[in-house]
Amino acid sequence: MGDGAVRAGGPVRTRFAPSPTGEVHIGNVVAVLISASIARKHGGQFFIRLEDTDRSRYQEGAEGLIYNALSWLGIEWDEGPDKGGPYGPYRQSERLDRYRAYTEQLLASGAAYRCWCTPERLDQMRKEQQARKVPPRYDRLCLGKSEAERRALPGFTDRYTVRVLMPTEGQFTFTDAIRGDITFDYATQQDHILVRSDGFPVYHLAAMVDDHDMRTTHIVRGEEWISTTPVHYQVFKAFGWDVPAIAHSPLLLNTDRTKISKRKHPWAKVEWFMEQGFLPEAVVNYLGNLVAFVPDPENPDPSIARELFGLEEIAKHIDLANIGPSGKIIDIPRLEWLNGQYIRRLSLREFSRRVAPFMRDVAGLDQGILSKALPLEQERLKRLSEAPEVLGFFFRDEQYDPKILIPKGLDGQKALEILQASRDAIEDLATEGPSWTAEAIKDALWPLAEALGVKTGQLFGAGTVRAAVTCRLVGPPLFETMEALGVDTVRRRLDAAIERLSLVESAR
RNA sequence: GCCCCCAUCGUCUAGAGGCCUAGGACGCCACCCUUUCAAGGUGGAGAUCAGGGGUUCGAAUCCCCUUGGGGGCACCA
Repeated sequence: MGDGAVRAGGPVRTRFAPSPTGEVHIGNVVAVLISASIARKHGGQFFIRLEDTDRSRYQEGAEGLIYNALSWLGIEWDEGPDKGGPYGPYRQSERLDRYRAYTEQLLASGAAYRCWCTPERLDQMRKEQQARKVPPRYDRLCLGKSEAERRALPGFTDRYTVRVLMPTEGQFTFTDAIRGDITFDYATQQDHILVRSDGFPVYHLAAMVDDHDMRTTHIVRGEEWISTTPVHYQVFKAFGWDVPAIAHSPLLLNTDRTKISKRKHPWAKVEWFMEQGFLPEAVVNYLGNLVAFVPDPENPDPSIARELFGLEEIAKHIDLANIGPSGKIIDIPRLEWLNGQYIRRLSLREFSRRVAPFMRDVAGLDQGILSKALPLEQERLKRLSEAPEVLGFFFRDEQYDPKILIPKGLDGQKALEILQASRDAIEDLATEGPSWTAEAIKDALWPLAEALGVKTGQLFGAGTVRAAVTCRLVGPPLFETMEALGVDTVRRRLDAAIERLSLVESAR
């Protein structure tokens, strides 16, 4: 219910029809999520079709990026160029003969006509219309003329295009499955080009023909398509076909409410989210929040939302009529929060597997240390990409200002005293034998607080031992960290700290 | 300029005429827990439902206008 008019009989069929021009825009993922979820909700099919009729924009490898993005997100497709299906081929470049036949049909019925105008003439016409502040539209110079008749007039080329004949009067209304009725005056519409002069169809023809042939029941696409919907309906009408339900999904916006563009904004690409160490679960959950409301099953109050959910819940609760049509500002802090939630829920094994790609270039990486360090950092990460920076000190000594060795409320001399006492305790522990465990380290260091008359916070918090051992002020729990680092590194770093701090102190 | 879409806390969202002195989440603030940082727990600030008119006994919810934001105006999708 609420998902628009579904054609009688036949399964619900939705699709993702991207143009293979590069990376996948995150805004497309919203439409994909809606499409795939609607199909799943109704037990139908979701398929991929490549809109590759513009050879000049085609990019090698883009097809793989599309499959990769969907796979990463965990969205499965039933049919596509890669796996075939009953309505293939699923690449428009392989369907050219069909478009040709359909074009002939349109030409024969008079629903479309040839246009021999040069691009220059069209360009000039547009400029004049803009200057006169009237809606730019084709003046129909070629309508009803034979090639010979048209040739006699200026701005002629024999490489013709094909235009759809639009009504010129009255209004056009269609029901958007998300937004409701949308109305246009035909007077503001123009005869769009359906077939380019190189014989290739444009989206307006190819996509509609394919959606009919492939039995698409719901066309879900971005808001930027609203204004060309009258053309698309006209194409369906010209063939006498039923029109699928059409839904225009909300746009994703930057913080300043402008449209996210692949050129200017790195986060426009799905690939950016991968590189930044966002889990696909978090991305799906975040975007899912924009297209479906999932109530908390634990809570009797239906207005309380469930925060963590996946594809299954989205499919269960999605309803086109209830999708908010307004543009959505992308809220990275919320995504990060979700990401943290999912990172913490990963098994250690899975967590290790997922951070591994981010750790590749870490200098001095040691698998033994890493396996001990990872569990300490898992609950602290918002993005997997933070791992190399946050774990860096485990694998190499880092430069730091000796001032960080002095904790709040104490002076350099006291800090030196603490470090020396800790160093001695560590030495004792090391000579005792094979007891280098967090527990043993704690037992050895803990009594020092009382003995030295300082708080445990001053001893193990920001400063002294922590700073010496990790070269930083913040990090995971100290004793576990020391265990992971190993006794040699701890000794070496304590020695270095003592030496440096003494130098500073004696210089005063 | 023309056409179209949109409008509830900073952000996402619940709300389909009375249950709303508007609920939740992120973020923010405070406190608790605590060896730092997180995580977790508790509490708080934060929205005269963009503004103005209607309709109605009653409007965040319906209608109109204004304002603001966005999208489109290609032989790209």
